Amino acid sequence: MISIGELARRTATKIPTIRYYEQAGLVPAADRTEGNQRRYGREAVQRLQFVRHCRELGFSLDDIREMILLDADPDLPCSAIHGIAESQLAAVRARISRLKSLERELTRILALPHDASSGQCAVITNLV
Amino acid sequence: MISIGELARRTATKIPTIRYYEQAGLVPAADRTEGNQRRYGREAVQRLQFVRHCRELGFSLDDIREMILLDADPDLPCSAIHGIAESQLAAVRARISRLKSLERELTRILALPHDASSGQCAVITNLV
DNA sequence: CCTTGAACCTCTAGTGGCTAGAGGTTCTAT
DNA sequence: ATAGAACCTCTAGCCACTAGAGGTTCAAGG
Repeated sequence: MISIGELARRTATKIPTIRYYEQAGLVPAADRTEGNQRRYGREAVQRLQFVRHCRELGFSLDDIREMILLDADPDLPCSAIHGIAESQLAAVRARISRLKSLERELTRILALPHDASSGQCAVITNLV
Repeated sequence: MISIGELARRTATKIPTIRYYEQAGLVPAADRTEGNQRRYGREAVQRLQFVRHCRELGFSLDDIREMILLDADPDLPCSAIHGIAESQLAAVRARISRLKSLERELTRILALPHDASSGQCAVITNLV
């Protein structure tokens, strides 16, 4: 049984974030000591790692909640989880292509020669 | 002189967003009719378009405020504006490369064969 | 000139995903 | 026994909007 501080260290998560996840139902409510402090077991570390990894991959808390629910039901469709992951992949790809066009435009604007005569910044005039 | 609704239409911006920008100092406070309704001129359309375009490019409201200030000062360094744009470009590139690695991982996980025997979803087990 | 109803006004509160701080309690090591 | 590190709850703040309540004003048609 470890404290919240230790759990935070092991999962590279800030303490308030852990409490927030508990309150949001992404992590089960921890056992408590007599003095009301949280104590965590092995499973808690795994679950939190799962949540963190999903977050890194860009899943929303809602997505993660849904995956946990689906996973908890052993009879239930892996295909549903697949679906979530697939739509996440699509979203990631969409974001990439959007960012790439931003990159192109910013690069173009920054490459423009500085027009000292007009006194106007090329970056500004090209952004309007 | 056009109404806020017309301005919203012309710039593809929601009305509350325009009021929010005004309150946030990104757009000058509009003239008012006797009945206290906002009326906008030609410049307002341009300014709002500039703000919207910057937002599309991912600049923060703070960045935009700063660019507007810098632009308003004619003696002042275009180089400062350049700097903002450059750091924005760097941020965009960082986001792209992060998203690409997410894309790779999601693709990998989704390509895994479905293990019907274990009853466990490959997506879940690979996310832990 | 009067009425209708679309468009406007302000103000408050909610979104997501945390993060920070105040003010107080408990644990642990000496 | 005591110091101080770590914990507790609760509230409020961050960004960039968005939604809704409840009330006012505008513009067009009769």
